[in-house]
Amino acid sequence: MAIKMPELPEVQTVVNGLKPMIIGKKIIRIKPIWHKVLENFNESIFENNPQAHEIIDVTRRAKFIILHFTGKILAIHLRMTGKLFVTKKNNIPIHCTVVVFFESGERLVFEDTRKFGRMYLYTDFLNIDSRHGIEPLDEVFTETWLIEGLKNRKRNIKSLLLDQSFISGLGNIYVDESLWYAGIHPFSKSNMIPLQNIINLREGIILILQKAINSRGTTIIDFTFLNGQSGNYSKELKVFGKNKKPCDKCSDIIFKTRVAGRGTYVCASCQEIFV
DNA sequence: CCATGAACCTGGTCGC
DNA sequence: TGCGACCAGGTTCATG
Repeated sequence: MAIKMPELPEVQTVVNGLKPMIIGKKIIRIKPIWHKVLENFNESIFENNPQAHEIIDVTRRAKFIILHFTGKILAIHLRMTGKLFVTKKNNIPIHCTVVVFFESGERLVFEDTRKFGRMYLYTDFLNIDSRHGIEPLDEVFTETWLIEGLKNRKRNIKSLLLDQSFISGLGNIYVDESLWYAGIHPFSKSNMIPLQNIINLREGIILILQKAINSRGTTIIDFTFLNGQSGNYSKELKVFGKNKKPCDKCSDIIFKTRVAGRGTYVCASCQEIFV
């Protein structure tokens, strides 16, 4: 039931799991436990108005989980350690930052050890949509789009791929995995990467994300979620977290370094530096 | 435009 | 066993 880890596949997994559980339910109250969790609204908006707060859809945009009402959306960002689960129990677990109460008696609990996660209320989906870049699993994420995008910037490639206003949904794990797939060293500059590597990068991003979604993400805690199934993609990782281990392709030793302020895993034999 | 580092938080791990 | 240093899959903001 509780899910951890928030890149695109994990957020999509949460959305897929949440959908059948909360669509059609009406919110009667939102109770913040951590005072900063509601970023841009007050819980009083949700008091005494369940008819206006029936959840009509649950979707994902970038790394946001979005609950749709008529004329309103509630956007949830898990950040580093956020987890969501639906329960009928009335205890408030440790590290819970907010509880959403449904008319049915069930609750949506937001657990978040580091307290970075937030909820946002908007009247318009465009508000979130316009601040984020292309969805990598959307058909408009074409070779041409990526070629142009990389050419038009002179940026460290890892930093660019992590930039949510460029491509939305990628995080530290899947960027490292995608760069390894495409044979691109994370030290590379976006405008210096050869055509074939860019084509491979796009292919890698799509394949890896799709496979990770099919595996229900890299990590999921708590087996009671999604009928007891758990995330499996950690078994498929090729470089991330593989410090001092042999590379799958060439058996050279993978090492850990730091790029764009993030821990970064590289096979120096398979991944070429383009600068 | 781009890179870097700090800030927001808590807990796990590693070395001594 | 204890303790400090460092790290963590995210994002934003200030600074050079």
